[in-house]
Amino acid sequence: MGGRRSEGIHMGEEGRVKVHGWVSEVRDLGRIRFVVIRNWKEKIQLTLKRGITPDELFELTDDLTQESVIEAVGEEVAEKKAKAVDREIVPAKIVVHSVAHPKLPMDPNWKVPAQLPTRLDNRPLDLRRPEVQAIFKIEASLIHGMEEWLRENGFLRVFTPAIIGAASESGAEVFRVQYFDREAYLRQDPQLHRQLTIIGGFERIYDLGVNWRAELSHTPRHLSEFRSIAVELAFIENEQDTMRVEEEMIRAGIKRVVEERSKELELLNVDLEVPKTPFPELRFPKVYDILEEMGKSVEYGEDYDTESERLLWQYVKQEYGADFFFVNRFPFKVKPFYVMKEDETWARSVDLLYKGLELSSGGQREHRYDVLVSQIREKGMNPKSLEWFTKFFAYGAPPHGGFAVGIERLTMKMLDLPNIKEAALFPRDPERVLP
RNA sequence: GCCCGGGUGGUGUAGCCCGGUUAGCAUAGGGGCCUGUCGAGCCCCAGACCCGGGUUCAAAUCCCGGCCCGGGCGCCA
Repeated sequence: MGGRRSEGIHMGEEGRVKVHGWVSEVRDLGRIRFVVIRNWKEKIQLTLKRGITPDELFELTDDLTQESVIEAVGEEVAEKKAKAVDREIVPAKIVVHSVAHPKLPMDPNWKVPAQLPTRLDNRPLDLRRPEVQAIFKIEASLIHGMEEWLRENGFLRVFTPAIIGAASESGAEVFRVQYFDREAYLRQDPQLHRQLTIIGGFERIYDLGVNWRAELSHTPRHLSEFRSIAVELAFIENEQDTMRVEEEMIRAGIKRVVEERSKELELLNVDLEVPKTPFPELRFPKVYDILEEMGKSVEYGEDYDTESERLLWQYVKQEYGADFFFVNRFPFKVKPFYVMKEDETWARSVDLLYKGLELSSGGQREHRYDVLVSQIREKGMNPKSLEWFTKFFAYGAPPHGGFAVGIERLTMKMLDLPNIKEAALFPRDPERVLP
């Protein structure tokens, strides 16, 4: 390990280029030596020739190991002979910043692929792989595109709290945290504070942030910590207004990915198309009939399961050629207290599914104080415990709605990744909190 | 949480059913040869059966328990 101190490199003569990176390979042929380095933009080959290159550069690179970090200054070869790299350079000076331990816990050059747990145990080395970096470059473009659309359409970015004093929201298990001398919780969703911000007079907002779920889920599509882009808007007619925002936001995100990440998509072998809007919408109770026709029986008035989600995708794929689709008018009994009812049984509650996986929940919220409190009672909850939230609805609340899209899930499905952990830099699951 | 499958050098695997040579291969590592390699090549070296118990003359292999990992379901986005 350790490194060699140096004064760094200063550009001297004209026509010289300065490069840096992690050593991907040293190929020593005796009187010629190739050092291939990689950084997050390109691969570069340094070519050292005995008799031409100063001997000190050979000495310096004698015990250069894979994944060591170097900088070099040299002459770029105009017509490079090296095939598998972007540039070829004849170095005049090399600085070794850090010599990597010769025995690596995994191979970032992927000659021998490692399994996911090994990769995650050694994530910083895994992240050096161009294929892995591509995922996060794409994810960044996706978020950029979605945020850009939201800003252009009058949405303001806000930050709602991550630590909350009362467990509530969805039915998901919460992480408890010691908050001075009492107990508090990590948010499962920025939902309730988004609504309170709307009541605070901010008519179009979004919160891009972290959510935590303490569920013991062992699946390729769950994380204990995940990020969402959560949107809320006021003065809507009905849930359709939230759906139009959601589909255009997603469309804009994917459009940006397609426009500026073609190289990364190619590297991942993904053929991505910008989805057409509006997305198809399926509604309860018709969903039961569709499932029935596909040989799946779900009891009337009940929620559907994971298999149903995949069957419904198959259905919309056939009928509309779509991968994104909404499911609307869920039974009120399977949704949280704050959703707006359409009638006694069904709610203006909308899920967005992508390739058979739930990406978001949303729809119109109940803004009428009396109705909200009666719905809390209907759910068998104590209105007192939610007073911190509901009382502000008594002082003027506009009709509003929104949704929260899981970012890792969207990335995972967009790139057909086999596991959601691939879409998180340092994923957290029930077993893993390190590194 | 329930069910199923798996744990062999640093990494990735073969062997396990049907118990018995020195546990095979690839890659990374160490040494050597080579002036255009590009998954460089060739020669040599070193390196492993998850833990505990049981069955047996003999266990990587069969049985039991534990730990860890993956998948399906549930929970959930």
